[in-house]
Amino acid sequence: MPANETDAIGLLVQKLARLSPLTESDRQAIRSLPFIFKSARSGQLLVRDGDRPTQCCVLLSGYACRYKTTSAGGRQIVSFHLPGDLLDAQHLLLAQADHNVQVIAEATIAWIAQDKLRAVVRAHPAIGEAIWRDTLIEASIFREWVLNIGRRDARSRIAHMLCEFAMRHEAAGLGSPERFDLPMTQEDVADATGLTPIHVNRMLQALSADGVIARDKRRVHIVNWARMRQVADFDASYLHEAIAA
Amino acid sequence: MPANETDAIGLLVQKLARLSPLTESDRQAIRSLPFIFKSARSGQLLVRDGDRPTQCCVLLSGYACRYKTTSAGGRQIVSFHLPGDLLDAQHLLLAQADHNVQVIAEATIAWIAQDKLRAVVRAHPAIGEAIWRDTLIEASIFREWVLNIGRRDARSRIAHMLCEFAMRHEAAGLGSPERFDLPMTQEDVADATGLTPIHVNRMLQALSADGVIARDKRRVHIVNWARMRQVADFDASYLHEAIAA
DNA sequence: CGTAGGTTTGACTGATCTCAAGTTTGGTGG
DNA sequence: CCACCAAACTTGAGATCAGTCAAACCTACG
Repeated sequence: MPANETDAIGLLVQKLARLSPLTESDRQAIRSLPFIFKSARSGQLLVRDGDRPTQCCVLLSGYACRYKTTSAGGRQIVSFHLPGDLLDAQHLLLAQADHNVQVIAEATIAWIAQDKLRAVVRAHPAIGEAIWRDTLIEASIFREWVLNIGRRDARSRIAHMLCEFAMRHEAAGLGSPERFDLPMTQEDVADATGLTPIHVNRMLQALSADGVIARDKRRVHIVNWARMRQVADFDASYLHEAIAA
Repeated sequence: MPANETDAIGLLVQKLARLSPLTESDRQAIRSLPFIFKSARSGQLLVRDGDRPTQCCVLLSGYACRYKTTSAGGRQIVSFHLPGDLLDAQHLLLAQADHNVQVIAEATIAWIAQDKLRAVVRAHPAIGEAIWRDTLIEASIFREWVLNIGRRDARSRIAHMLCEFAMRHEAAGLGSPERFDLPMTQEDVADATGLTPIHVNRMLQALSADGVIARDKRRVHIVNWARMRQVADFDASYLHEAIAA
């Protein structure tokens, strides 16, 4: 977790500033929003399918995911979230939640009333543009996931998910993309890739056996990036981070 | 195709007005944009993966889809589009296209320079809000597709796709959701559901055999909506049309 | 220590894919 | 109006990737 709450909001300001140039006045407007900080346990639901949220939440530390379920009980994770991510910007404009947002590793959340955030967006169009762009990049990631689940085999799917996590891990300032701890269980990976946990386990072993990755507990080391990109059929342009440079 | 170009733009105004209340001044601003109208053949690409579009296109009649491909050549359709749909609002804020947009049935397209549209959005925030909301609903549909492809079996997947098409068909004012002509081939359905065309064919036959739908060429009649919803595990709330009422 | 959640292994099953023909449809030109 | 052609659709048989079921093994934590 960031050293303190001021640093934590700095993370959000940084992220938005990478999405759209923000003036000092824009930045100050975000910093002076009356955020409320709360910690959340793994498993806690931040948004529930069908809810009509009145607060908007930002992930400051830890990890979260969005998921939907079939009526038969199948669970599909549709995205993972890292520190700095806006967790439900969409509810500024859509009344009802169509999915759940859940913490998957001990997290710190900043909550802000939608009204307050909307007022700031109205007064500072550059902030609105940054948030809009963020939601568009999320949509791009969803499209890539549709491709990933629809048209790649199990091994590639998992490799692709790991590549995405690695790149976003780095972009979030959490360290090198080559080594990271996965915050989610293999069952979560299965729910994100449309597979069963058993098959995820076997494919992770296969990736290790091929010398593409090395694992120790949930720590992943991408041993051979070139092979990994190839196996995963990974091209980062869908993350639209050129803007972020 | 709409009777004339004024009617056609009326379609867009109507759609945006359903997404966000528009004043007469807002509506007039859209109507007076210098659209250029073109017809397009089935197969024509409107946006190419990697492009940096400078024009924004609106589908006035006919049908289109978005798709991505794997490096191995696999094709995954990530969405279908009906008359009235904005086809690349996202490029108002993202420089580079991450997917292709293709016409799938004889279409009419209205083109407008991004700069002109951006200027109108800046002067009329309600229009920007409508477009933003539209992009958020698209994102919601992508999430549902991830669930559909990741966690439903072939029969449900196809049924779900048909339900979505039926509902959007009605919402676009093209007639009853119970009977419609599919504009796409079974191969397109396969590319949208992550299946092979052969299996799509068999599942369509199975749905017919079960008396859930009836088919004649590409015309689909949903004989039993209750069963269809059940088979498809379909709940329309992800389309966020409550707003549209 | 004991326990629950997570991971790993093995044997078997089955949904979906692949390959390889046919058949029907819709459009085109004579 | 008919003949032809390409594209789309349909059918069948065999192969395979991933799922299911069942059990054992970790390992973190109380």
